[in-house]
Amino acid sequence: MTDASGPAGGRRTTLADVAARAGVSVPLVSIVMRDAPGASAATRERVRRAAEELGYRPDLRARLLRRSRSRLIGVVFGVQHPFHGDLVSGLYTASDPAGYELALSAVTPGRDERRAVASLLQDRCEALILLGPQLPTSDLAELAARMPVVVVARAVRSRAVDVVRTDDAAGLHLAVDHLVELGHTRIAHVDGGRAPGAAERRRGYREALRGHRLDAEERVLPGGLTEDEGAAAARTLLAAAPRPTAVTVFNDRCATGVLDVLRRGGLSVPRDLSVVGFDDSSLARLSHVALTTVAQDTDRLTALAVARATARLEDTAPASEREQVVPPHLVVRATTAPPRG
Amino acid sequence: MTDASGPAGGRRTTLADVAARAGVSVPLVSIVMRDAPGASAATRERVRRAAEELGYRPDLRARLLRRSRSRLIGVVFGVQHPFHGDLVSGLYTASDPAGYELALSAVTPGRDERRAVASLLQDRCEALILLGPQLPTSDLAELAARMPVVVVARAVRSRAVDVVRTDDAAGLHLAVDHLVELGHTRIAHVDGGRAPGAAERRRGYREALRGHRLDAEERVLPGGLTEDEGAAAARTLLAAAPRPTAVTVFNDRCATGVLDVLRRGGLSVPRDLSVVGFDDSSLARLSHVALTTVAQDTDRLTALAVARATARLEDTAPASEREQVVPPHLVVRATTAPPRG
DNA sequence: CTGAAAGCGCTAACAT
DNA sequence: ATGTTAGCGCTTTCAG
Repeated sequence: MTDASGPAGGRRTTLADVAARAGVSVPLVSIVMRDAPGASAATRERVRRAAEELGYRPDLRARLLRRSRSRLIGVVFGVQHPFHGDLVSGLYTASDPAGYELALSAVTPGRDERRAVASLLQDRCEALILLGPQLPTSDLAELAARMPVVVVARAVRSRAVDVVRTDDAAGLHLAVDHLVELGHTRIAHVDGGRAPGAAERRRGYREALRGHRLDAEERVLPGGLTEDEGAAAARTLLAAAPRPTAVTVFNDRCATGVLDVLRRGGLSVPRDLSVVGFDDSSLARLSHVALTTVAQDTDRLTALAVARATARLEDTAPASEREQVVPPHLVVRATTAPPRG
Repeated sequence: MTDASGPAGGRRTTLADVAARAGVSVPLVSIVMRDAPGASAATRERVRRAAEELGYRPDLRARLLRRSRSRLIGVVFGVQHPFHGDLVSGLYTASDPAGYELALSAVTPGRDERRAVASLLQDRCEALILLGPQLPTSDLAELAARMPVVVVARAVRSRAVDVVRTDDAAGLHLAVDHLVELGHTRIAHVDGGRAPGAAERRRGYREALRGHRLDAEERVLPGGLTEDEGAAAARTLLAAAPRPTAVTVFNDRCATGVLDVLRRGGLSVPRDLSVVGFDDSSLARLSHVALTTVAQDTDRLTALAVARATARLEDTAPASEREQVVPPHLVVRATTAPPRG
């Protein structure tokens, strides 16, 4: 148990209190607390116990103020987006061994990216990792002039910022190749509109069809990021004649909407129509959904993002490529099968 | 445009730099930057321009170190949980006008609540808001001895911590009353197990049935928080004889799984079976899902949580009730209808 | 191995 | 209205 007999007057416990209790100087306590070299084993033990007894907690802010470096990486993420949740998890695990702390700043309906970034700047972050930012390229470039900026899951033209993203086009090649191998020829694509990655995925779909000499079958349906937009696309699909036998969809959420409407329309998936999603989100993994999908390698994306940020900060490595593209892989589940007949 | 001619050597711009440029003393600049009284309009203008030209940003950490108060509220949330996203949004909007900053700390598969809390303590948060924490009550009480702790969306026995939560039992009363009004008598409940709120909702379901003299029809099926668990419960439901004509479900995610399996099992919702969810999450609002559900008032929950935390910090108000319970309301959509026949 | 002194960037208390 | 002094809690010299 920790003991309440700390400093008087409800003040918080400081290094000085620990030093007094252990009968040593303040800097020595600092050394012990940081596991830095320069203290005898006996002293270490004594200081440790004193700190324990007082329930001492180091003050990160004071520590950072004194240190030249803050070892703090700011992360801007969308609180609504489930995929960002996966990325944040990965960022924590990647930053920890690298010796960096994360400062999270959320984008919400009432708090735009600019505010999210501004608060991180005040916190003295040394670098910024932005997840799927919508900020204009010019703003990103301006930021990047001030500090290392790594954009995850969005392509950016500017030379100034680092980018780590999935090879979206390759993802659609995987999906289309899989369907063609199963024997499909009439393969449609439900598009993501202006969403990050949508243009690449659309391009991948087109390229892949051409690669299989199926140019004539190209069919891109307007869609979006959400279930509702998928549902709308599925209605178009139901009405189409001849109907495609397979469809690749911008993401899993949208694919879920597609599945729902198809089945309610009386079609059997995958018997009548095969469906491939994108993201391998938790949605896709649900046993009763069992969606075949293109998986993004979130662990790798986040490891690279942190590695890039820290490399910039520590001036190691000649910064290889400005843009790092991570290959996705296909997860085959139960929504794809050979076409009927 | 900001000008790069700040301090030499890539150091960051400080108050001293601004003071030098404006030809005034450091504290005066501080006064101007904080909009504190004690500077002439002319000086203000001059200092403002100097700061602007140098691209000066105040250092929050230094500021907080110097101030006795940090005006920082720590928030622990689950990065996986969509509902927490809504709550975080609300917390930002509530804390801003109160003059408090938020420090976010995520719980992820690789980062438990203890670590999340520890990092916030180091950040010198003055109070903690925990969203649906799984931490044992004893830990919560120990924390609460140290600083104000507000638990949101979970009932806690300990007298030490403040609680703000939805009246879960009342929510199930609303759901059951609605179904009874439609004419249902065989109403089952898919349970949430040990999830926060599950016990209350189960109790509300039981009370409501008894209120309608339907004790004999009581039927609680094991479920959980996820679609998969709902799917499993639905399979039990399909096999039951006589089959209930309506079912209340622990939350919307779980209800989605229920819906999916019911429909694939050949039942029509709501013709053959009515379904009511809980949370009014974005899932429920999807046009093709259109789930009747019990909505939690997130704005009110978050406003109360912040109000409670700040009241504790500022010693205002005699802390009214330790537990504040917010009434939910029913959102009727397309998954409920009178029973057949 | 240990202690004394200085200072990170800022703000509060006192002077003027 | 403005400047001077001191110190938040910590780490980094530099002496001993």
